[in-house]
Amino acid sequence: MERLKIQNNSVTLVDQVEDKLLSYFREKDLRKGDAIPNEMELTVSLGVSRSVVREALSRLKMMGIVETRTRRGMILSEPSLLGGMKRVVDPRILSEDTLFDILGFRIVLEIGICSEIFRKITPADIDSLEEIVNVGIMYENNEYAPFSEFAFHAKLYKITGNKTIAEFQNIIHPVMTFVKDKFQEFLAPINIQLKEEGRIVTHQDLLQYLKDGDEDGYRKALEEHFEVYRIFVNRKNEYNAAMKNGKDND
Amino acid sequence: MERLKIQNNSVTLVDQVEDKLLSYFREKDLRKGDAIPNEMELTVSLGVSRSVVREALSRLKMMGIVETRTRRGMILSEPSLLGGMKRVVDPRILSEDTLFDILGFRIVLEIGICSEIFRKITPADIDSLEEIVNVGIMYENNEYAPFSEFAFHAKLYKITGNKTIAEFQNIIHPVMTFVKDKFQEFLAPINIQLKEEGRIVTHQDLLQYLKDGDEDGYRKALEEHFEVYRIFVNRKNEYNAAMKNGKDND
DNA sequence: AAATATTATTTGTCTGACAAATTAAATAAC
DNA sequence: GTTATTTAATTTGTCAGACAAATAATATTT
Repeated sequence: MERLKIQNNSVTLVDQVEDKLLSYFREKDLRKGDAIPNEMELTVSLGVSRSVVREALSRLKMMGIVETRTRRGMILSEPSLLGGMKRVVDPRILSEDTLFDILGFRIVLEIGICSEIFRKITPADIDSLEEIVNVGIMYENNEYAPFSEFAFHAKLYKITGNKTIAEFQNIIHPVMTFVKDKFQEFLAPINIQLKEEGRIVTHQDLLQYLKDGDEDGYRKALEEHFEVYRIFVNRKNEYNAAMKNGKDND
Repeated sequence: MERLKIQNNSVTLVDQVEDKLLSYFREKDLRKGDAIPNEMELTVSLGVSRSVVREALSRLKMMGIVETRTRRGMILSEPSLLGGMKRVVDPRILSEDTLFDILGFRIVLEIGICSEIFRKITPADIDSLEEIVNVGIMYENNEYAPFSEFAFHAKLYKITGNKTIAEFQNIIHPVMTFVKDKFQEFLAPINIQLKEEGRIVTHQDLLQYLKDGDEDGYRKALEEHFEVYRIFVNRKNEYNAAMKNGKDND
């Protein structure tokens, strides 16, 4: 009874309850592991039906904010910062703009961790990287076997000791392979061009800078290592603009 | 009828349906704006009850993957990469470790965009930053009025032109203010110490490097600007370790 | 032919029910 | 009296059916 009719503008009861639950957790200063009221209690105290409460809870469960053990009730758990991203990062449902943003994000991140790497890298890390580089066959023109490509950069992120950054790298990795695959025709000529100009920076080159402890050299080399993507994004944007002008209505 | 009893290990029907829906969208190669079957059709074709379908859909709605207009049915929409993060980034429910990871993430990001900034910055951007710096009163010891602090760094992210990075900055901003607030007692003495050593880098200093086009100088200054947080995290970790040894059972 | 009224469809919400699991309590066995 | 077994109670997970509200599609009236 007393059905709320506030849902004028697509703000549903479920949305409201989701908010209210989060506010409630904050208000009560509940921490990880603390129990929260069961569904019936929430139903009563929020004045909505169980299905609405369940839908809202379902969302929070997906995000890893609440956890439920049958019969023992529900508890708060610590959500993974990036957990929600996992489901969304499907290159097929992301727009080209966002894909390129992610590409840029990744490059920025890897350049940003330079100083952190040089601060924390150990001889064991160097050995580990060396091994990865050795088993990694470079196919041709700046393209590595997918595994070694991933392993090399993943190792770099790991050296920082920042789990969130490492996890982020894991999540956006599918985007990288998707872009490489889908835009092969754009990337290949750029790599050839860079090769002709002698501007290809290999993993081996990067490793050498790490061995030498040459941070500035490493950073510059890394920028060059990613140059192919910078050129690609610029070229693709020009290409898209040209296509748009060509057939104006699409 | 024929209730699936596969939910042995806390994998509920809703979880399965959520997965199936995402697979279905991929399989059918549905894009942004495409219509998806209505609830009853999904109910029938998935062989589950409407409530299960609704809970799964509710999750996808929250993530911005599907959108619903009453009566017109549901359509696929492009999710924001970071949309899911917004709900999770409540400093109160994140562990200290994750908070520090985010702190590190932010620093890495801001250092990583250096070269991008110098590549794209315009005289208008300089003017804009100058204005922000001028209205920004530095309280004392490396601490700015919250607004100018945010505005200055937000502007830097904006210059990159990468919307995803800018959005990310927006989302983690609450974490920054929370950390500053909560760990005031740890941060204050560090800032005082840095000041005595003449190592405080102000926004004004950073701006000068931008004006001069001195990228390396800017990067080094920025690292110094964030030094307080590096020292803080190290010191806090030592403190926590000491506390843990002090009273072993907690 | 245009404006209005009706109908049908679809999401949002409510209510009530049962299953499964598991903890808590009660009973039986030693 | 203590331990093992059985029973009961609780809570989440799922199903089923109903109605409201909004709106697109259709039919009706002017």
